[in-house]
Amino acid sequence: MDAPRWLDEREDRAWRGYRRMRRLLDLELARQLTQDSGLSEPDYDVLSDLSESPEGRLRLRDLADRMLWSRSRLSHHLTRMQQRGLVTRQECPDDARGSIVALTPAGREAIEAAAPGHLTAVRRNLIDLLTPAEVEALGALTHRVVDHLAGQQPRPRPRHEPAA
Amino acid sequence: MDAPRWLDEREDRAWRGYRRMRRLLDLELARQLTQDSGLSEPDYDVLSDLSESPEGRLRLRDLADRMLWSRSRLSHHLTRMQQRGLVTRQECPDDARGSIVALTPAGREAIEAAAPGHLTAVRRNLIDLLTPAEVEALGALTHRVVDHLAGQQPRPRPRHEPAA
DNA sequence: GGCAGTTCGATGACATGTCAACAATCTGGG
DNA sequence: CCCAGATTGTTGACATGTCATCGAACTGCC
Repeated sequence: MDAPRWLDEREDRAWRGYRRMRRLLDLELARQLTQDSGLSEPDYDVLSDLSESPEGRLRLRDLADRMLWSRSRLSHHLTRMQQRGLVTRQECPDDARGSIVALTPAGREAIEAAAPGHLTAVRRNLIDLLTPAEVEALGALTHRVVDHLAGQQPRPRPRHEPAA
Repeated sequence: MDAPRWLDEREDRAWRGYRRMRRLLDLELARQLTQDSGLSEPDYDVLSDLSESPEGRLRLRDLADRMLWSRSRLSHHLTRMQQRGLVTRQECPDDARGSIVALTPAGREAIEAAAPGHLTAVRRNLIDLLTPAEVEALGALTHRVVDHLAGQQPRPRPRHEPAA
């Protein structure tokens, strides 16, 4: 760890560009989303995943896993969305501990109203700025990194921390 | 806005991959960073930008602009970092309103201790997983998007909102 | 059946980020 | 000079995310 290989000029350019794009794209997409639909990005993601599920329903655990959110975070966020009438919680038939999250009609309306504008913003600010080859490369590269990261430790599960 | 062009299969793959990579990479880098050095990612970014500046000093305004943070956020964060002894605030000679943020010796030690491990993690989980062509493509594409986003409205400065 | 160990989701305390408002200061036109 | 308007950084209120913990329920082994 004492003499790491520093990033060369190209690598540094890619890494800095990635971080900067990330930040600016976030700001722009969040701005567009709240302005046009009153939803935050997390709101949108929750509604989006729900709307892609059969009957707009998902078990909290499964939704959390799919979104890569902690159950705690999702539970807090759902409480807020529930108060706004976007989702409801239902009992889980096969597991009394469980909780089923379901889109309300208002929630479905909200995501359907927000999606076209959001999609357009994604196109305008990212996808349409890329060549087909770049889209292809971005897909390939991100999926490779995702596989790498997902593979190494799906859930850090330290059992009996061996003595230091 | 009623009939947007939906993302085709390749575009969707790129967009989903990007978001998933983003999340997983964040989690992993943050995990590595706090575990090995006790710094958060925001801490690291602040210290990193400061350490790249002459004498490890920057005006708060300039640091905020460089990081794409709001002044409020930076001010809050600096207060916390100051309490941990990583940075100090100094008066600004040429502008009495201004505030100069400076690395403390402890801050410089912290970033120098954290950098090699962080850099290694960036390599292991991203850069070294990419072909040279992909690194090149990522650099090109991200910078294009950044230029696009930075160009359209450097600072949203709505003055007299013209009637809708 | 019963118990140990695990999973599930909720919760409270706390860390962090956003937003609006503010005082102090700077700036330029008159 | 003077003052209206802009900029700077801080602050408090609040929204959001994290972490540790909890009670309830499930699971498999005896």
